[in-house]
Amino acid sequence: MKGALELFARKGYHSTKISDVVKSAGVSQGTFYWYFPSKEKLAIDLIEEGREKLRKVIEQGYRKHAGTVDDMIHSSARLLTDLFEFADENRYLMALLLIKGQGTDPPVQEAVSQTWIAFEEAFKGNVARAIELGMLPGSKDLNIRVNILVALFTGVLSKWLFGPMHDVDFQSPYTSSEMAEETARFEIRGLLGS
Amino acid sequence: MKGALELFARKGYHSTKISDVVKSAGVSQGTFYWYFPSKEKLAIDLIEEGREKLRKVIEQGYRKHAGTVDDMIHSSARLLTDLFEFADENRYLMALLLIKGQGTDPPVQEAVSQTWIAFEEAFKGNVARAIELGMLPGSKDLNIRVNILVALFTGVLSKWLFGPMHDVDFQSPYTSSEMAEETARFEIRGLLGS
Amino acid sequence: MKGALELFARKGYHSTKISDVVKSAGVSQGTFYWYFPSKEKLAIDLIEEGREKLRKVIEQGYRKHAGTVDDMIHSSARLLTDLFEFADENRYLMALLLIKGQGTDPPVQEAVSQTWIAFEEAFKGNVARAIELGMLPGSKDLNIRVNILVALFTGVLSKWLFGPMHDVDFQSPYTSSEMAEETARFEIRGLLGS
Amino acid sequence: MKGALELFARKGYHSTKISDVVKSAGVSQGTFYWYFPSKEKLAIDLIEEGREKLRKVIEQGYRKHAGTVDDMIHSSARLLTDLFEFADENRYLMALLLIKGQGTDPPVQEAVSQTWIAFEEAFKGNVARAIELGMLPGSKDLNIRVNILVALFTGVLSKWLFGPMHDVDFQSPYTSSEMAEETARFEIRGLLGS
DNA sequence: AATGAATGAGAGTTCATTCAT
DNA sequence: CATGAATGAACTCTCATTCAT
Repeated sequence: MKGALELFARKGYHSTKISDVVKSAGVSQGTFYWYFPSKEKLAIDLIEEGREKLRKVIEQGYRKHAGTVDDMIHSSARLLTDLFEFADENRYLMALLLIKGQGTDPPVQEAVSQTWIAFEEAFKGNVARAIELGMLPGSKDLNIRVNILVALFTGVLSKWLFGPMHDVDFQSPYTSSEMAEETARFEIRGLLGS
Repeated sequence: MKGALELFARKGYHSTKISDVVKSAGVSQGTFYWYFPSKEKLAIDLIEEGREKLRKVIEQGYRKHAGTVDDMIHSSARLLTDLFEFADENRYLMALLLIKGQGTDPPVQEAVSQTWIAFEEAFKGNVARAIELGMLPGSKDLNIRVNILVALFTGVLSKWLFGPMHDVDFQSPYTSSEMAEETARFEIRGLLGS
Repeated sequence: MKGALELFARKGYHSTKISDVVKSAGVSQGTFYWYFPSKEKLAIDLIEEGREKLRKVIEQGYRKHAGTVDDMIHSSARLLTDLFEFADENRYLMALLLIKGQGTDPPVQEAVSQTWIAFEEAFKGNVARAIELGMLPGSKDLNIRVNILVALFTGVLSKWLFGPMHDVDFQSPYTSSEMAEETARFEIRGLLGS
Repeated sequence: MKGALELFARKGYHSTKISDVVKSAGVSQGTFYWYFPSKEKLAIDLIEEGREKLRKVIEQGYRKHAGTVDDMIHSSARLLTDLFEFADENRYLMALLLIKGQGTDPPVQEAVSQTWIAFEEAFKGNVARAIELGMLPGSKDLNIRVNILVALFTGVLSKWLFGPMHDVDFQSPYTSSEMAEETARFEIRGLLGS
């Protein structure tokens, strides 16, 4: 049922019919229900599978040593490049998580939301570590910082992957590392940073 | 058909039935089709109406004079506060634009996408003006900067309005101006800015 | 949806498809769901409607005066004749209540069972009245008597209506009043009665 | 496939799935179809097996000598006690025969009906013998008498076993012999009998 | 003998849309 | 302008049966 992810990504959850899914898999409708109890469960399974893969990517970016501002930018850019490359290789998953997962039924939406909560948690670990190492100013409120950070990353990622029209086949003029560097510079120095 | 916006925002496009819409409006099913040719057109009308209102808010923020870095932060914070307040007063519209508009049929999605393109255009004007006034370093690529900026704003806005679970009734612990200031500081100075 | 009763009676609940029902009614499948929320509710409605009609027949038989044994037999025979004639005129209803209502889903079965409980209650009133008038020996246990009585009546009714093979179109060689009289004599005097 | 009888009795024929049957038997779906050509045949086999056991119980009651009225009552009560006890020990079979076998497909119903025809035939032998012995008044119509008798017995049996709600686990407050005696007295003397 | 994955016809139900009044 | 009954195509899901192994 691998093709299902592409179908969900392209047509959305509701517009993807079980008949489309089984056609793409080359099996009969009945066979689908031998493997999955429902369409909903299929979507949730795909999302949860993707959640674990995504989590791993971010956790690899865990910061180990202190360094200069440029070190920070490069370190962040490296993590973002990994993330962008993973996302590019898993466009259908990302389309479901970033875009199409929304107009679905509550249990599927919940699975999507939990994925972003997990994503944010993984980042919170990274930022807390950076503060601990004295690389970032301690803030009275870590959460709001991470909120903003994650909003920045997912927003940029979404635009880079799918463009302004949310086109699954969109190709950004920027490479993943160009985009990652620009984003990391913005992240660390804001609009003013050269 | 004002209640329809709330229904779309709460239940999503596909889960909102025409029967729900007419019940909330107190008219008959037949009457709906006297005013609207289809469910799709209703959604698109609502989105386009909101698009104009949203555009006006951003255009009011058009920057007029140069100033210090703190002036820039305050100026940006003021615009963001306006935006956040408008969004808070139009939660159902924003839910449709930021979240629920996604998993729908192509023509509705197109209307949503066009709204964000208009939003980005309006911001691009603001940033270009700031560069013109010498407040921001000219960049080889204005688009990428604005892309990142808009990704930041819409991402922060979405989290502030609806929280991690995309709950239409979510109430952030931060006021609109707190959130706007924190975002503006991040925007101008990045994570390093005090 | 009057034809539905006949369909249920002839084919049984599960073998009667909504498509059969709407064909017999000359409407579209969608129209069915305008009038009934489900197939189950249709069956329950038909049963409950029949329950009330059946109850009325029995309650008309309420005994008013005392009399001889032959009076009792005639009085009982009159009630049974009414019952048998009603049943004959409502064969499809009776088939559903006596036979086909069994192999259905719990809520439908419950509706059938409640009908027979109501039937028994109505008879209990009649027997209690006869004891009160001194026509029947008071019994330590009215319930068991009425149980046996109702078992006798429904059993005889079922055989007379549908024969040994439960054929909805069965025609007994006995008229309703012949059958009623024989049953009433058995009821009052048992096998020994002449 | 012994558990199948219980499943049919509890859930009815249509609601009992082959997957339920094989689960209860601890074999695979494929194995079922090695032993039985169809679900229908399984049900019919179970019914026909039960039919023979039931027939034996009644034939044991074959009356041998003449006697007083009280002898007749006791003799009949003894047979009924045997019947009730057999039924109690074979509740699932009786549930299928008396209740759940009804709303099924024609071939299964036919098997059930044939069982009751056999049951009636066996009783007819008993009654004819009693008339022959001068214990019962000869009747112009033996059939109608036996009809009524069998209706009485099966109706009483059904209520005693399963109660008004057709509950397979129902427990009557009366013992089998109490119920048998009361029924036999009614059979011989009717409501008037002391 | 036995498995369990695979099948496909068909079930009940939904719902945007239409239309006679 | 307004109604609400009527439509029918399409959907998800079920399950007795089959079949390669």
